[in-house]
Amino acid sequence: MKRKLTLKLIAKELDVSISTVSKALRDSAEISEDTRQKIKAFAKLYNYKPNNIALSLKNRKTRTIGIIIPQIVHHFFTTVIRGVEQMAREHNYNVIITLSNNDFDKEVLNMELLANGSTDGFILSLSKETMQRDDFRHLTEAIDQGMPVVMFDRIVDEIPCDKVLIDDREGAKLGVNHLIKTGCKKIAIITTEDYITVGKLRTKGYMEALESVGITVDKDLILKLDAIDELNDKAKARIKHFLKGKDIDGVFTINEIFAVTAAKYIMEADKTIPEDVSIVSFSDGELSQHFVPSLTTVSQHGEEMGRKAAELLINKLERPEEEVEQYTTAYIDTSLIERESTKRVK
Amino acid sequence: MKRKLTLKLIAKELDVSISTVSKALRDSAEISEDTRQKIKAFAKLYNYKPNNIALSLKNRKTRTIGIIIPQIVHHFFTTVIRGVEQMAREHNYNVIITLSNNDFDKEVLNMELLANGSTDGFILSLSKETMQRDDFRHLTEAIDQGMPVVMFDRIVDEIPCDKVLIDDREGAKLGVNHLIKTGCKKIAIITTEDYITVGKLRTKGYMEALESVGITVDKDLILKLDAIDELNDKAKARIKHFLKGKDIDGVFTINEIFAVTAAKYIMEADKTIPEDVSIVSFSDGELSQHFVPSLTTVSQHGEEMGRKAAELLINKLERPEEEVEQYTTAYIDTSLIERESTKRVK
DNA sequence: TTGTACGCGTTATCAT
DNA sequence: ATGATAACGCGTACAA
Repeated sequence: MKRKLTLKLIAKELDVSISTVSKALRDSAEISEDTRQKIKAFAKLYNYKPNNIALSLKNRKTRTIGIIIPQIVHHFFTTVIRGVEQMAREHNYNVIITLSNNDFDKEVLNMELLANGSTDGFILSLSKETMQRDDFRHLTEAIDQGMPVVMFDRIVDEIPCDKVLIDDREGAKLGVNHLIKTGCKKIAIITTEDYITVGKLRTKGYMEALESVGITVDKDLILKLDAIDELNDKAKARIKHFLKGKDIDGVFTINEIFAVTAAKYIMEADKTIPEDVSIVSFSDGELSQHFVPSLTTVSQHGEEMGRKAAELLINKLERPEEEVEQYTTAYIDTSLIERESTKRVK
Repeated sequence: MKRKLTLKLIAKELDVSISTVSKALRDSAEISEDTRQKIKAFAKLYNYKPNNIALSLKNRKTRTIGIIIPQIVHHFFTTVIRGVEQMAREHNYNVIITLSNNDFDKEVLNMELLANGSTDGFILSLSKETMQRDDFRHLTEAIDQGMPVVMFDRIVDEIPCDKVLIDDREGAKLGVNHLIKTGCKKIAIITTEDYITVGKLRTKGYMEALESVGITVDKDLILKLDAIDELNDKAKARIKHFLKGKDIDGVFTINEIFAVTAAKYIMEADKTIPEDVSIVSFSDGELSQHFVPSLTTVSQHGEEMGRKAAELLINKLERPEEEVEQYTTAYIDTSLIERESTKRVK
């Protein structure tokens, strides 16, 4: 492997001092037009690029934002990343991403990687396992060390940091209200166990929406799965069993995977969507768009979340050190995207 | 923002020298049991972690692998990442990801970010725009500077570096042969323009499979789109138009999106899958799995590709400097995953 | 106009 | 057993 070009090498080659080279390349007026041209030509020819590592060490800044997310397949996370990258670029920051694969140890490892010099701060959504274990030491440690952290989507209230959320309860209401408005009377929900915050809040929204129009919540119409992002066979079986022979005309699910799986079993039972059963899903993504029939969703506006998260982080990074700590929680609106799965008014 | 704990700070606090602290923390026998304990206790209490940036600068190694990919939504890329991460972890490397969003400028930017110190080498799949522009200076520059590079999936032959590929031609044959075997006689293909290597090769495999059983290739059954990863309205319209009233009994597509879109229009035309038309798609992902009917796919074994790519890269990184340059191209097998869209033998 | 010295955080080598 | 020093690559205040 060849060695990368450094100021030192250029200096030796052109028989000047290192600082002369440095100044010349930064167009310092101190250096004579002559040598400056000479040095710049040489640097260009051999494609000199300053070493970021050295710069980071010197400046004690990396101008890099880290993102830690559980799973990247999700269209939602992709849009969040895009939002972060937009805002980062506007402020001259770089972005790097690591995945936790919903694995606690991996999340801790990644945080340490990013916290020990590679980034100035990070934006993260907790892994499923982390929320399950209720162990947030890696987070508090990072924060104690002065790493600015912004949490989004899957957050935990107790951690003192900026947060970007959607109003899950309102979003769920939006979705369930739409089912009600299109004539559904017996609406089931497929959600997660309560330790997943988003599941808990969306379940709450579902119940409130029903109650607000005088429908009493029927526990038999609530399925709480111990899964998110991915469905194992057991979870699939539970969905199938849950739907079997149930007298329902609407299903609300807290994510796409639950929705398409439910849709599949509903169609297998020779019911049609939306004529017999309407479906609304939280989280807008590729599955919902391309499914036949396409699914009505509550969209989370990931790009905006990403932009907001990056904005909060950059604010923290660039404010003067002495300023008092204070944390903000920003809410991003949800909106309903109507598609075929709710087209029929019953 | 608080300052991170450094050796210097510990040294000052405990009134010893920096090097004593460093040695104590690394369990050097030189340091007396007494002071060693004292220092370690202090470090642990205040959660000292060495600064990676400083280590990288000193060692001129980051032990970090960079991944640059066009789009992360793809299930395929996620599996590749997983493979890379597995292998990296086994060899004590970290992994950092950046996205090009199929944008040339972004790809260049990301390469520069990763090439200037943050990583020891990288693994990349080219963006659509890069292949279109046929401009690979950013790649050759990085390689010239001694950055080991491994390309996978969307590669370009001329660049001197390790490559990991699937045999696209063979994969396409696998898929098309399966259609033939299940009785299809009039098989269409939806593919990309030839500047996308994978599209070109898969088209070739399609043609060879047909010819090998004596079916003459009908140009009217070939649709070449100027899109990949994402479908704009124009591309959708072209698919719709292409399928309209065509007398076909099988469709092969080079990715999932094309497949589900085609499936949708086929069903809209009141044909059933697989009874009237069978479908096989390249690239196994969530869409194929969850679509109704689920789609038979040619799976790319992304995880294995990722593992192989990481292995090649790490080999390069750890071999002695003097060794002669030589590049390998590894091929990863494809395999057929049968699902409902080809269940019926015609 | 150019060069020297220092510091960012770390470790390895060489004193003491 | 402990400490001083140099080096990784860079930029800048200061000296010449």
